[in-house]
Amino acid sequence: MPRAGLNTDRVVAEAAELADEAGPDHLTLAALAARLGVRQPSLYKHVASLDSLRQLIAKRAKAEFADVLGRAAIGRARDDALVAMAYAWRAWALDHPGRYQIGQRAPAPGDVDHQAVADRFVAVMTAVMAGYGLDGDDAIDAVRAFRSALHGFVSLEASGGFGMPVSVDRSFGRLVHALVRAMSSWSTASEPGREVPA
Amino acid sequence: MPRAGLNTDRVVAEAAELADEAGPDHLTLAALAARLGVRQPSLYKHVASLDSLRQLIAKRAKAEFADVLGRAAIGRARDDALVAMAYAWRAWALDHPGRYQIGQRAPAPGDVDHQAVADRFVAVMTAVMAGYGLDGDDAIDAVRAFRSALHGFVSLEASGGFGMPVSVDRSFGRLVHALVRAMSSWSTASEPGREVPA
DNA sequence: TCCAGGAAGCTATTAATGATAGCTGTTAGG
DNA sequence: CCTAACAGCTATCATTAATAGCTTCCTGGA
Repeated sequence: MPRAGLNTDRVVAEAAELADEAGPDHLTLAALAARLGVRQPSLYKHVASLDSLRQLIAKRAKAEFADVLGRAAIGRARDDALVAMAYAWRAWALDHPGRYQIGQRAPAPGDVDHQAVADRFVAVMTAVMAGYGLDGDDAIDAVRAFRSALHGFVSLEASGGFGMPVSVDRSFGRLVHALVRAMSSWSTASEPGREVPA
Repeated sequence: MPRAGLNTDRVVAEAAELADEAGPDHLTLAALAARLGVRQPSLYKHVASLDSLRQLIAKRAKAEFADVLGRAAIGRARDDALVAMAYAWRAWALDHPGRYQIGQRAPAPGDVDHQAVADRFVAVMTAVMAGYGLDGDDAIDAVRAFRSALHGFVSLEASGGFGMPVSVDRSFGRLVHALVRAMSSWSTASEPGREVPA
């Protein structure tokens, strides 16, 4: 019998595909093995456990996603960059719902590879914030707000959380616009008890 | 042998508790039955399936959560109400991580009870938006933005998505402040191609 | 060219879990 | 008091993650 010729990368790639098509809950070793033309226990030659497979998918998804966001921002600055990243974010998440969801998983403590990918992902956004003159803690707060708004919107949308029959595209456009406004005045926008410097 | 005296409500309540303590992935019928002092198949007398149990938890969680948000907003208006709701949101979500996560599940099509609860949840926020003079589609867009930002922040925080060693409390404060500013100018804040009325 | 060892894939098996069938004892209502 | 509904039980099954141990491929070194 000819050998299937698998390796960890192919297994993870196919698993990500399966997660997108069937949903993360239907990502099962049996289904994955069938898809790869292999028996279920054979997968353990390439992956330590289902949980570690998910971790690998998360790392790969973050890397792909960071690339997509980075490319969207290339050659743009400030509002242009922010808007382009926001739309790229939503498009990628809705196109790859399985990867996106699994990609939310935080790096396991000590997984420096995964941590590096996560850092790169944040760095892409931080670079855009620098265009608004934000750095240090200001930039971190701004990135967190940006991530929160987009991740929240996209995950609510994907899970069917927006029940009202009102255009979700339009709502997203207004959210993005609000983000643009917020970032434009982020450093001068005091929080309560922390007034703008004189 | 004395009977355990269960009913669907108690089962669902205990399941929600278990989900909070052990995480939604460890919510298992065996664990739940043990906790209730009953054998696993007995649960099927009160619940049709694990999935339907999750659906019931989601409905109950939404109802509790809507109550909490509603109470936070009582006697307040505009910024006060918004800020109070935001902080109540975060506190409840972090206090009840299992319920919160399961509560994101959308009502099953045709589950009018669950749909009613979801509507009430949205209505609480819509009422606060009315204080800003928002109604109709404007209010829906604003509610969606508000939900997105808070849900995104809280779910990233709960899943360990904020890796940087910078105060998450402070970041949340600034997010809330940005939301207040966004809502204050929501109706006059044009989106691209939709200018403010003359 | 050969062959030796590492590794890829397999079969067999186990524990955990969701689910169903069918029995029995409890208990509320007539 | 007694009967019928039903809550909870035992037994069982299918699916799934995981492990053990065997076999066979195939590559690297002599």
